[in-house]
Amino acid sequence: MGRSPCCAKEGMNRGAWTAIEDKILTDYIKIHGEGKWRHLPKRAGLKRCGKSCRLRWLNYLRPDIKRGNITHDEEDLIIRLHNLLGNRWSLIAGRLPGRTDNEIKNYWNTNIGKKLQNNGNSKTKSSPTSSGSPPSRARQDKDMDPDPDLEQKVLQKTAGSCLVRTKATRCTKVIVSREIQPLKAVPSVTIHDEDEKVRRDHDEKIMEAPLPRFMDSEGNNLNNNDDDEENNNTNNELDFMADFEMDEGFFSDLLNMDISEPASCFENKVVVEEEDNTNGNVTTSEGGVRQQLASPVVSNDDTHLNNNNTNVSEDSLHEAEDFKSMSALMENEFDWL
DNA sequence: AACATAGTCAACCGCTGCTCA
DNA sequence: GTGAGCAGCGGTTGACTATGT
Repeated sequence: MGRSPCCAKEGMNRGAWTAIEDKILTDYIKIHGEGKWRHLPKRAGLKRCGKSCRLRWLNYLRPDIKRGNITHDEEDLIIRLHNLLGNRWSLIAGRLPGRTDNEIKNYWNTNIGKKLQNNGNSKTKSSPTSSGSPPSRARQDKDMDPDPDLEQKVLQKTAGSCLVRTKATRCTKVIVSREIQPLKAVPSVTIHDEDEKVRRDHDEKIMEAPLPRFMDSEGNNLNNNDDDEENNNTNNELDFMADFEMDEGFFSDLLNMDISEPASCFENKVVVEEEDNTNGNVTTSEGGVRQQLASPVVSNDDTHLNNNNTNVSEDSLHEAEDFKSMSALMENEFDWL
C-alpha cells in the first residue's frame, strides 16, 4: 500500500486475506497456539509475513472477537479510557473484551475524534451542512452516531483529563467479597504534574500493579485464578463477578454507579497482597508499584487506615500512606472504571 | 446512470521495548 | 553492558463502499 513491504520477500501475499488463508491460519493456531509469529507462516504454509498473520489473527480471526457496532456503554467507556490513557489503543481494547485496538482506534478516529474536532470547529463556524459540504450519510447516522449528546459527553469526560501511561493488561477478572462493609474515609491526595517523569513512573506503577485481591469475611482469598484453585480447592469460590461479563448490562451498571466517593470502592476487606502459592502464606509484595496498590491491608480492623489511632504502627502508617496514593488515583480517575 | 465525495476498516510500516545469549 | 531477534503498539494508508449531486 504505497510503502515498501515490511517483510520484503518475493512471493509473499499482501493485501486482503482470502478465506483459504484464514482457514489455514485458524487451523494452525488452533493446533499450535498463538506465538512464534515469525515462524508461523512457513510452518503453516502461508505466504504471509508473521506480522501480517498476527494482525489477522488478533484483529479478525480470534474466536472471542466481538462483532457489531460499538454500543453506547462501550463508547462511553472508550471516551473515559481515552481521556485517561490517551491513544493507548491496546490498553483501551484490553478493557473492552472482544474489541481490538485497531477497531477502537478506527472508531475513535472516524467517530469520536471527528466529532470532537467538529465540536471545536462549531464554536467558530455555523452549521457544517450550511457550508456546502454533503450531510452525513445514512449509515453514519445509523451506526456511528448512536448518541446525539456524544460531543457533550466527550467534553465532559475529557475535562480535567489526566493521562495514565501504562502497559496493556486485560482486566476482566475481579472477585468481590460477599459482604461489602464500610471503610473509613481515606484522605484525598492530589497527584501533581510538576514532574512528568515522576508522574509517569507513578502512573505506570499503579497500572502495572496486580488487580486487588479480595477476601471473604473469613479472610479467605477470593481471587479466582488457577493457582488459587489448585492450591485451595476447599475455598468456596464465589462465582459472583468471578469473570466480568462486560456486556451492555455490565457497562450500564458500571457507568451508572455512584462513584462520587471513589474511596468507597475499596471498602471492606480488600487485601491486596501476594499469596505464596506454595504454602498458602500471604506475603507482601515488594516494590513501589505493588505497594502503592497492594500493600495496605484494608480491613475493618481499626489498626489500619485509622488516622485517629495514635497507636498505629509505623508500618500501618506507611501502608496507609501507600493506600492514599491509590485513593488519590481513584479520586481523580476512578470514574472511568 | 455516472461521477464525485466522504466514511469505514483491514492491512501495512516503522518504531519501541522486552528477552536472552 | 550490549546487540540480535522478536512481539507488540500506534500511526498511516488505500481499497472498498455508501451516499449525494
